[in-house]
Amino acid sequence: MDNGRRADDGAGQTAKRTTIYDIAEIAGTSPSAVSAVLNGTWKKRRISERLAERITRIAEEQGYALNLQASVLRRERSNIVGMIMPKYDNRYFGAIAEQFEARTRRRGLFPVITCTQREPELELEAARALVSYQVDWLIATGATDPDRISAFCASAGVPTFNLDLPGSLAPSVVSDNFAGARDLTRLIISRAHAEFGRSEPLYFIGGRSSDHNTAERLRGFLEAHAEIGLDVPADRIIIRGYGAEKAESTLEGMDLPQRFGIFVNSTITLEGVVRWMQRNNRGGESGLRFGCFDWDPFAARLPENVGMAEQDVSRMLEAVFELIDAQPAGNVLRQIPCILRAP
Amino acid sequence: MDNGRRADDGAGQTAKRTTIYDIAEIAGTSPSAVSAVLNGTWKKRRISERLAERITRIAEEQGYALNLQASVLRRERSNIVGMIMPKYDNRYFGAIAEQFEARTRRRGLFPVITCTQREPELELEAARALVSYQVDWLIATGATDPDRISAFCASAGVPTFNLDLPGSLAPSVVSDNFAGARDLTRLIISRAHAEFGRSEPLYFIGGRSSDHNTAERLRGFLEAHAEIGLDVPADRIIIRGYGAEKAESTLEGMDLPQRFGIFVNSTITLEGVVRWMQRNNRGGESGLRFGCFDWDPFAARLPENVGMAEQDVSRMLEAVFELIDAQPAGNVLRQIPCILRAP
DNA sequence: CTGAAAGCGCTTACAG
DNA sequence: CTGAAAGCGCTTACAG
Repeated sequence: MDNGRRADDGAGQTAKRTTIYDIAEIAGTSPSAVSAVLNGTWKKRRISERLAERITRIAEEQGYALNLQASVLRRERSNIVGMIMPKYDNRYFGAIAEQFEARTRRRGLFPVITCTQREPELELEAARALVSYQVDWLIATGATDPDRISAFCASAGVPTFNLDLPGSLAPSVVSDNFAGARDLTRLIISRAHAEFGRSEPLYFIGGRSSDHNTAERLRGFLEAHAEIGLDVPADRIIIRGYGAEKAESTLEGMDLPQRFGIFVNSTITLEGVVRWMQRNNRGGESGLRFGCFDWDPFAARLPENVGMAEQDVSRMLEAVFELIDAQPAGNVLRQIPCILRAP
Repeated sequence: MDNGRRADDGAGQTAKRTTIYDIAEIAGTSPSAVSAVLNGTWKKRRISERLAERITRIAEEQGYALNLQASVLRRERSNIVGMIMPKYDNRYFGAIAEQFEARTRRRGLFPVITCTQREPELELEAARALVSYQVDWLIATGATDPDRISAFCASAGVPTFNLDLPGSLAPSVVSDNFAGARDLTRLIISRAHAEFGRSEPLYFIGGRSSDHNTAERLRGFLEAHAEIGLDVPADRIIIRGYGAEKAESTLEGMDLPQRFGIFVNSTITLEGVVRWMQRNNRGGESGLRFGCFDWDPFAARLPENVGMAEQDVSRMLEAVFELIDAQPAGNVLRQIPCILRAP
């Protein structure tokens, strides 16, 4: 026999964690009764109020904490909702993480989030880890290869949902990227016109050509130009990833007019644009004007900013949980309108 | 007998998850052998390379995923590192979350983060949940009541570490808030002097009077004033929480000079300051100048910004993991210098 | 109103 | 080189 879980309690002693057996012994009852009282099924078992109270009190005194590993192992369901996301440190994904946690808790479920740096290999590894945690559902947010995740999870019996980027093997919730980008483009064009005195095609920077959102946003961007009879030269469309460094170095190598309007595809890309602008002194009164897909409270106040398309995180998450409840067959796609924010 | 874990695989069939027993049966060997091969202890057990390969192949074919709940239940250690944090959606905490995950993974451990909205009750509930997950260590980041968390975890034999805000019952890693604030204050004073043509005491806004970081930063703020013989009137020190709304409404109710310098204690508070500034048209050439404790790439580019004190997240996390390795007795306090960023 | 017992899926000391 | 067996801490159908 081995020792079971032991740990140093910081004072040098060895502490064994309290179990329902310990409590049962102290209370002079059975582990079954303790379990039922502690997990709230005791009314169904018609355990006396007196005993229930005594058990609860002892559990508190002993600093009892349920062993979830044991509990989940035994039960049919874990009540854990897993989420995979690319990054934490921008406002869009940060808000998703925070609201996902709050919403999950409100339903009495447990959130577990894991962040995968937009790397497909890490994504699958993370999915595997979450399946090992026995998550009951998995939400893949902004996944590079959502279908691979869905396929893997399906084979383990775990239903998946896509958020931010859609997939073809599971229900998806995404922003209405087309309309959001079209409206934002219209705004940038009109503001640039007002300031520069003429309507020129905008630049488009950021995103991945393989990714659905970038394609849709580009479509909206082109639509807004077509509406007013503007053609966009191919060299004004710069789609080489979301990263800030890439955006900065690309702009650095280009021959750009003194004044121009630019559609920036994500605040991550915007960081690079702003650095370039600052370094080359291309901002201010007589410099460029930008609009950005995604909202950030400080970027919104930059003098060169003419508008931002905020994704409606709250409604997006609401839609995801509706899908979890509805368990729709096949690959439903729900599109949520963006909120256009002009200064 | 009950059914064991079953789940709908999305196609309407019922799927039972593959276990080591299934694999053992297919491979014509024992569950022990499968377990040993799959968790890498098989060389020690001198299992034949041939069998190991066969088992690995079958596991892959069957889409086997380890049941971590069962594994952790049986083992002495979970290898899970838990982290509690107040919020995700600002750059400082976002960076902590992201780097914590990456570092934890690099060590072959599993990160679990949970976000508690700076509410003491949620913090303890979260600690309880993480203990239930059988975390081997718990890091309390920016906790309102770190000692309560440490005491609770100690009784369950889980060692804790404090990050960002210190506690008295566990080792702590915090920024050198005093020096960071003093240097930032010096910078704001000198920039305000250069622009306004005179040296006036700055305003200080944001934070909690009960919190160690706010106290230290205020001390640095006052020190920088004292150095040059400036007294700060009490009504220039506004410490009523970190929240943006509160900051905005407080400024709204004050009688403020046209031009002034302000020390903003966190980017969260800065959001409120910037909103107030914009709404009342108090920014720009002839308006206020601010410096902010905490860094944000867009806030750094606002024209009214004169500098930011960036907390060195990377070194802070490095220090936390050093403490985890060293297991120091008592309540060590490690202070990490900030990085002063001037535009 | 309550308890004994089986079993969730692993790991590992032990015996060959 | 390999397997049988015990046990981690729970939950729950079953039997009183």
